[in-house]
Amino acid sequence: MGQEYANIIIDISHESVDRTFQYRIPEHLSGSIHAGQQVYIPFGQGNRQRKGYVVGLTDQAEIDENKIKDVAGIVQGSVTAESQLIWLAWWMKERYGSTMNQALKTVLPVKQKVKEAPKRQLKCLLDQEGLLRAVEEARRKNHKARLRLLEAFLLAPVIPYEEAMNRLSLTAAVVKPLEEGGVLKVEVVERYRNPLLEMQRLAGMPREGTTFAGGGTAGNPGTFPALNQAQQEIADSILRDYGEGIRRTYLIHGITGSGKTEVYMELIAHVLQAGRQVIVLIPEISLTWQTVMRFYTRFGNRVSVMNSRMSAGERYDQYERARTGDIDIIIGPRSALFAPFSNLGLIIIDEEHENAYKSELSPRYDAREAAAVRAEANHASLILGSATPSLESYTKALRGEYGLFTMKERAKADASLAKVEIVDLREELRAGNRSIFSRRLQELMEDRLAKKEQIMLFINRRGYANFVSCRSCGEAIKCPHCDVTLTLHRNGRMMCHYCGYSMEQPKVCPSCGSRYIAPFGTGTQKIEAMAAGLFPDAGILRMDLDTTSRKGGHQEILSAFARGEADILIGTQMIVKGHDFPKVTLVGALAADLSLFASDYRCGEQTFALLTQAAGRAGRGELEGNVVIQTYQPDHYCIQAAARQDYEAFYGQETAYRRLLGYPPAVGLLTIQMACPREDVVEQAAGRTAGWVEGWKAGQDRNGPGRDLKLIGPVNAPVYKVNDIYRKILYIKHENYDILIQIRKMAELRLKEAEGRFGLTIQYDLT
DNA sequence: AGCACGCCGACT
DNA sequence: GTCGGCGTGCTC
Repeated sequence: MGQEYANIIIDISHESVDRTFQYRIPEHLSGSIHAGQQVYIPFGQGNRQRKGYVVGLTDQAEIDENKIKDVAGIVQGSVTAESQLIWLAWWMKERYGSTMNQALKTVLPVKQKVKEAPKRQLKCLLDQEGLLRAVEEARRKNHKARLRLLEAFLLAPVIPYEEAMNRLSLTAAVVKPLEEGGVLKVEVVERYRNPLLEMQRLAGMPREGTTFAGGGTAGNPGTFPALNQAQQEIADSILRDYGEGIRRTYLIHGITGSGKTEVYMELIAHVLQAGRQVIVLIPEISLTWQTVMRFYTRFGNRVSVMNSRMSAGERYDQYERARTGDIDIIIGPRSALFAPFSNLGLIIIDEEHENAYKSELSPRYDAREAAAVRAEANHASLILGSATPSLESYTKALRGEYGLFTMKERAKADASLAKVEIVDLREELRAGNRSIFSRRLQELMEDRLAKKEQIMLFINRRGYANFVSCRSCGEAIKCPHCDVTLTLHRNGRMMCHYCGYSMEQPKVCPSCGSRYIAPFGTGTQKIEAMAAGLFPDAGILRMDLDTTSRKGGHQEILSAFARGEADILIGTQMIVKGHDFPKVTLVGALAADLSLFASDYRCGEQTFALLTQAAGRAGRGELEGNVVIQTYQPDHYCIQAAARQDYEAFYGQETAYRRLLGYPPAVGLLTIQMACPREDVVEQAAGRTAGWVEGWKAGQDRNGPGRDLKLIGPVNAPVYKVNDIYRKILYIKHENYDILIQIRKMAELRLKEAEGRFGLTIQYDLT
């Protein structure tokens, strides 16, 4: 296929040219032009040469062929951050099956007006007298636009550029002659929002004594505590590779409290010294004041922090600082991976096993994969760190694809591992204890409250099973728009956590009219109420969707708890992830099974990770810790392994299980989800796609790739109906990844037409 | 962004 | 008439 044309975005940051233009690829350049390539192109009057970025190749002319000009040449020399990112977008489009447009949007920060932080401003150069004379002259000559500006100068000698353009409705045509005439100057101001101050405010920290202006404390490695032997060995080993020019992926498997962060810091310091930049990805949930503070203390204002609650403008600021070289470390959630560093040396992904690294939006990229690709393209190293590595990563590490390091000891000599106990809830019931707290847990809680130590209680899912059901007919009260039961909140209203629908709790059963309806199950609110009943003098904090929906709600609650303002913290998994509370000596997992039987093949992995993390919360200070895991499945391998904090045992069992049932990483899995407000449409689309895949399989050679393909479904999605939209899923398994990519591409082609016709949407996910 | 085009009031 | 300010539209 002859790819004669290149779609190119011009290197001008202005909305009116923020789209692609087509250029012909001349014979002598064909082959050397690819996505991300920076090229020279003639643009505008007089065919002025400008720089542009190739975002895609095509053989289809979208406009009159005669209007298309030739690409003038290739920009030689250093590869810019933009071209790297555009290339990455192209890779994401191929890998995850999105449009180039969507891929570009995720990779390039939105170029939008940043109102709060003007980048340029107009400064008046005239004194008061001269200005008055100029105003008079403009009035006399009836220069209306000029007059508007000069009068504005009377009020303020400096005017933000955007304001001048919008509010005073001026154009460059007005400003330019005035600038040439020496009336004003266009100044560039670098003023960024400071995310540190924002976090300080949210965490309720004092502002005094924590300013970092003026270079910070970076470049003074002598003042930092030395690494212990385990940490030093890992750092040395990776740095030895780095020094020899070896770039690869490493997995650091280190138990909670083993001090992975110190290793990261050591590596970062060296990479910075070599003049290269660093990206640190952390799951949103562990982006705490403490974490951020450690980075600021060590690297000063060379660090920037991003979080997903930042506005587009705030985030744009941070990307901009990365581009201009104002910072060289960026810490943030998965989107921080796209920081436009041009000389990237290291990417770190902490808590590598977290789900948050997979995007839910198209392109549904996996930040770990994308990071590996970016790292390789930038000649950077990639470090994955976790106490409970994902099966995929650990498998690759065992195979030798990744360098593997293990840290089995806690960094602080006096901090020992917590004592973990499993409580069999069936026994409790037999003994007549119907409370959600087992006898052992109650006993320990009393003890800790008496000692003025802190307690964390967690339940795996928000509002889980806190539904209302009828004792006569057994029906639960469901959301009219989704396939889930409504959750009862303490204010007496019933809420749908999928679509937000809410209603008053009914007095009689909507199905049979019985008056015997009652709440069922256990949610965070109910736990709070019961804990308050048992321990009326204890201070209790609850953290769930209700209490954290405000901006910064997380931080406020966690900080309050860290300051000792409560004895007990109750919440969902969010409370056990990545927070350090030295005074917590008891952690209770109230219903460990809840996440064990979710309809996802990864639920065992998630449960293990969750329980292990929870166990890691207790006893991080000098005080010894206890962990109580309450379960109906005390013999389940996930729970057993978590109680012993034995990752290897869990890994062995879980991989065997995946191999047996044919799940990743044993095989590749392509998931096709179809959704439509019309049930008959999804049904038909899913059925036809399944039929087509079967047909493809049958049409293959007897010994060809079709033989090992397995098709499951179509089945209803775990929650079939959400917001009145029906969802069906097709699973396709194959050991060969490339075959699945091929099938996805074929499916895309076939379904493209049907898509959108009745509001049918299709999502692909390849693991 | 940066340039041309064309409208419109002002002045030799 | 024509000069210059200034708003608009377009660039593959």
